Amino acid sequence: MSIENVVASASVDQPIDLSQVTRLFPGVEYHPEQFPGLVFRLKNPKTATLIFSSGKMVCTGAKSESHAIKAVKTVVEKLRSAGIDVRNEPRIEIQNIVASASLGGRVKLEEAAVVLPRSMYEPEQFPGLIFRMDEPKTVILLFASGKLVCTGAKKEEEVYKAVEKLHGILEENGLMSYE
Amino acid sequence: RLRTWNSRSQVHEPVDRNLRQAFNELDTLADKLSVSQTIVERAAYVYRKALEKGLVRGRSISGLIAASLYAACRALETPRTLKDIAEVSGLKKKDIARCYRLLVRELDLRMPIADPVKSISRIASKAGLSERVQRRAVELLRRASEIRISAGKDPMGMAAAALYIACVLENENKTQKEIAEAAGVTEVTIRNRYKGLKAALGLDEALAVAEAKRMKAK
DNA sequence: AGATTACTTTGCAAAGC
DNA sequence: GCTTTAAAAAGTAATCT
Repeated sequence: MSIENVVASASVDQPIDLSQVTRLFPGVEYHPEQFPGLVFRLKNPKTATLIFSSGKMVCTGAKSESHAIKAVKTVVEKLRSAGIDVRNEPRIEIQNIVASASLGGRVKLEEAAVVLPRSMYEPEQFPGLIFRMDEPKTVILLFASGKLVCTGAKKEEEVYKAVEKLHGILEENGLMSYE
Repeated sequence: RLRTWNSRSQVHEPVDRNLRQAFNELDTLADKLSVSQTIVERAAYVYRKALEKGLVRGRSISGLIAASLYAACRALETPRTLKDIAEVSGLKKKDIARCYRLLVRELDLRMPIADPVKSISRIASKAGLSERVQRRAVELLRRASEIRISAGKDPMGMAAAALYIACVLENENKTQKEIAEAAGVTEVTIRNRYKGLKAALGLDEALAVAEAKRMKAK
């Protein structure tokens, strides 16, 4: 199983002059008519951080919680070394974790769609079955190959629990076939 | 068609105003799609439920009506695709699909899984295919569902490929392009499903012989 | 007929229309 | 509701060689 993307929100509780950031960093993207956030890309960790004039930020693309935190801190350091006084350390919160995994066998998708409550399977619209799990509160996109995408978790632990729980449900109902 | 429902509505309630506009749009779409009165009534029922649950607030009536009609077609297993409804409504397929998923989620609609077999006769009549070819295609699809090779694939793509294979096996000369157009999928999709069905159903020899015969005739 | 690129779905925050 | 960002799954589609 691997974590593919982590979304984190952050705030330095202090306004930031985005025009100044644009002047100091020629590589950033900022089109206020289109979107109020400035896009600040980092090579490592490879991420994209949206910076708003309120001092709030959104970091996406990290491969782990720690990488997301490291990325936000790096962005703040870069702003400081370029001459922008950012007094506070950023308050960082993980908002969403996207992971992919494989159950190791094929899934009987049509049968699973009948058995799993609150699931949607519409192959005309998307090849995966969409399963909304209550606890942990996550959404899993399940494919016939046994591979899946889990999203909506705020802790890495929730991803493991959700995937194990789904695997258990599928096993109990004879919806898996190995080899 | 829904005149009776409309006349039953009282002018003063805004809910009735909404319903009248909605049902007028529903009638227009239903006529263009040539669906039965039963479908229209089911769609109207779904839309009323959506209104009661407040799902119409802040959303376009047209999108929800189109989605209700699609839901009714799906519920009664009448083959109409999102693409069909997008064409007659002038709305984007993506928007109708989003409204449809909202309806299914919020109203807890239990939808039957889309069955490619139900689309066979509609595609066949558009492409002008024989009854024999249709029966062959249905049998191929039945075998395909038993071994679960249809999982995750577009039902229309499966149906179109099954019809194409049936044409080859029954020596009915129809091109992939003609069947692709009738089904609303691309030739590439038919080719991909063709490969999958051929391999999974062990049709290699039968198709090789039939294809050779086809080349000779041409 | 491939190969490539792009789009479908899911989750989430940010500020403003 | 929309706008932007990121990433995976597997399917379909458009375009180019």
